Amino acid sequence: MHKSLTAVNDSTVAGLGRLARFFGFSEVMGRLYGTLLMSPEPLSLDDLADTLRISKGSVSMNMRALERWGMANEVWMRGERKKYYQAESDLWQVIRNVLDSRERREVQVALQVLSESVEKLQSANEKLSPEEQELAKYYLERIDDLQAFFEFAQMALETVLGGQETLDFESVTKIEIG
Amino acid sequence: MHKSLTAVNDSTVAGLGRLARFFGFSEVMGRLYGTLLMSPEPLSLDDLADTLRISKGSVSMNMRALERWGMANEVWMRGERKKYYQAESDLWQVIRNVLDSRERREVQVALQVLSESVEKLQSANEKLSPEEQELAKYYLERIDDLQAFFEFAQMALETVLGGQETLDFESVTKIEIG
DNA sequence: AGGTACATTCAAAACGTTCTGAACGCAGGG
DNA sequence: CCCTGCGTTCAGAACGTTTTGAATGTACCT
Repeated sequence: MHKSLTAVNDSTVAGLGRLARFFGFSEVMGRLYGTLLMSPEPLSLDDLADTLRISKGSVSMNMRALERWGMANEVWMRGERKKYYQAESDLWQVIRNVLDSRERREVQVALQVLSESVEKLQSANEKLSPEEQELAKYYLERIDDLQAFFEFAQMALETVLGGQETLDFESVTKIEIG
Repeated sequence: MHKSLTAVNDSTVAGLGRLARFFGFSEVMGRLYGTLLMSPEPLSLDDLADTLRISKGSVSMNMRALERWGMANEVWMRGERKKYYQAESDLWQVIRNVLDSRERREVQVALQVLSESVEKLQSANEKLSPEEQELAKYYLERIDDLQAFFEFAQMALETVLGGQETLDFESVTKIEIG
């Protein structure tokens, strides 16, 4: 195969490994995803282990993780006993899967904890000494900032997630904050 | 100190530790930031090491990191030889620092690599066999998707970064994609 | 200059995460 | 009913990251 093709494949796979790390996944997951994405044909576990020079055990576990995240799908090849996988090539779908099942929860938990804190401070207020009341007031200000931040994050997430069913990268022309 | 105050402090510090991890920083950085944020008074390295039960060495290094990220500032206390720190409490400022000096670069590098890949494929095209040309075409499609994704990310970043000087969480009322 | 109080550095240790490879399980074929 | 080919599992190894604490650096005071 011509070296330009190999080079492009390699840098894309490496880049997706980076991206995976960045999003808190293992690098191997990203590389597996990249390898599948750059293959017109579905690949078997052995193909993947071979290409990336990693153990079959690792491929097996990481592929199941990719499947759970909706980043790869199993493909049944008739007459074959092997499992074949292909990458979910709709990147929007991938992003939505991740944002929806991970970031969303994270933000909701944070907001939950923060509002519990507010309640705790308010209901304790009468039992506090004057200095403690001052500190409580200070805490409430800080918590307010944090709440505003997480509410912003929540809104941004829900804009991406909740909106259009088939949101298309190409059609996105502006994001407006005001 | 009343237990409600302690509880709120602890869960906020823990939460900011989580958040830090999430953003790819060390958990200790997040906890240090949280501890400072929840303290009306600036704190010394010893105060911090004491409060979080970690070594002074770790506090020293992590605080310098926080400083570099613009998440904490040194405060000169007259008559004191110790270094005192306070958290940068403008969360927007913190977010902007991080997005600007880290995510931005990340996205730019990715776009750079992708467009180099496109060039490589285009200039190699005439030297490729018919099958290789087909693969190259396939690669270009995949790369196109990735480019669209990173361009979207770039745009989103620049909307947050480039816009208002003093963007205020409270005033953010809508993000529109269309 | 010596002493004190602090901050910083860094090698070694502790720790957590990821990978490997051998063992196992399972299904289909002969 | 055993054999073969494949996928899965998991204990231990390898690896990377973070923490510690002792050594070192630095500034101020007397």
